[in-house]
Amino acid sequence: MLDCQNHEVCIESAMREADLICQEKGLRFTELRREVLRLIWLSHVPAKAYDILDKLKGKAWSAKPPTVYRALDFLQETGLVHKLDSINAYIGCSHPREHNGCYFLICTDCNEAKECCSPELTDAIELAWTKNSFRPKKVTLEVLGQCGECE
Amino acid sequence: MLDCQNHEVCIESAMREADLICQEKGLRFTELRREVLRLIWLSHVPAKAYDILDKLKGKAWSAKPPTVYRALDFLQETGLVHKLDSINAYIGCSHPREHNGCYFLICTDCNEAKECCSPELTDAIELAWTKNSFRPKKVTLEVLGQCGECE
DNA sequence: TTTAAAATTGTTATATTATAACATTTAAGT
DNA sequence: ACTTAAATGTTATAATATAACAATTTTAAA
Repeated sequence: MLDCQNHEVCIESAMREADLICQEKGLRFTELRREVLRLIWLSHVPAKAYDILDKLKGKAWSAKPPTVYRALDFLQETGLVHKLDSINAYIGCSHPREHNGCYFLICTDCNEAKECCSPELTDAIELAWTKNSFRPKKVTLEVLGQCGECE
Repeated sequence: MLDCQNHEVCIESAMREADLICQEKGLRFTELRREVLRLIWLSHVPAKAYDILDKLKGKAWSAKPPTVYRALDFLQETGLVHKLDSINAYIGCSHPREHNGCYFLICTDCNEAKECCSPELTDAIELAWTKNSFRPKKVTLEVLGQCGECE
């Protein structure tokens, strides 16, 4: 699915970006949170909470479910991670500074997911619900299907 | 949230439509499935699986989780019910014959949900992912926010 | 620089959502 | 009636997530 050429670079740049964002916002990017984010970025297949938990256990942490869910909460609030509700999994945000009108393509063959943006799309969506006099707080737009590489 | 004027009528028409659709498709709309659909239609607040379970228990059924989930599976396959992934709840489909490019507005105040259609929206969405050479199988589009009545 | 307050993490327990596997019953077609 | 397939019953458990309180660490105030 992915167009990321060198995944090591992909991870490192995401981590560096996260560092900067937390610094700017005065948030504490602790070792635990950092490690959870790194584990999520290890793959473009969205991570399951309990898989992250298992991986943490293999390391220094005394990991229990709340350990992971709290870190996930922090990362979501900070915009560094998104939850994909249609598959109960978590993915690193590819442009955390301006996540806006984005959606996710999730391949049911290779299981990879990709975050996409489309201003036209966003506009059409916005328009649709203002007609319904509805004040949006959070939009979930996820497409399950088959990606180009898997056909 | 809703523009349904008389909810009794709303329920009855949904049930009648479901009857017809199952008949046309040669599907067995059993008492259990019928009752689950009716319980879902009782409110425009999407129903939780275990609440349906509790309500079934108050009736003739020996209800256990699979009782409800199987009925929900049937109703979803038939297009009579949709699952809202962002809130893990189930809602009756308001136009089961041609559900297409629909999305859901979910009010976080009154908890009601409304199914909406917008061809422009659908088109914009379709376009967006064909650019990514992606073959969609299922689209999840849910908007959490505040409805007109709740402001 | 101690100290108080706040944030983070640890820990135990449990809630919520959903499915697997196999037995029994009911309905449909021969 | 008989056979098969579908639906339902039943037991057990998997998968996902949170509540509540304790201990620790960090921050910032005195």
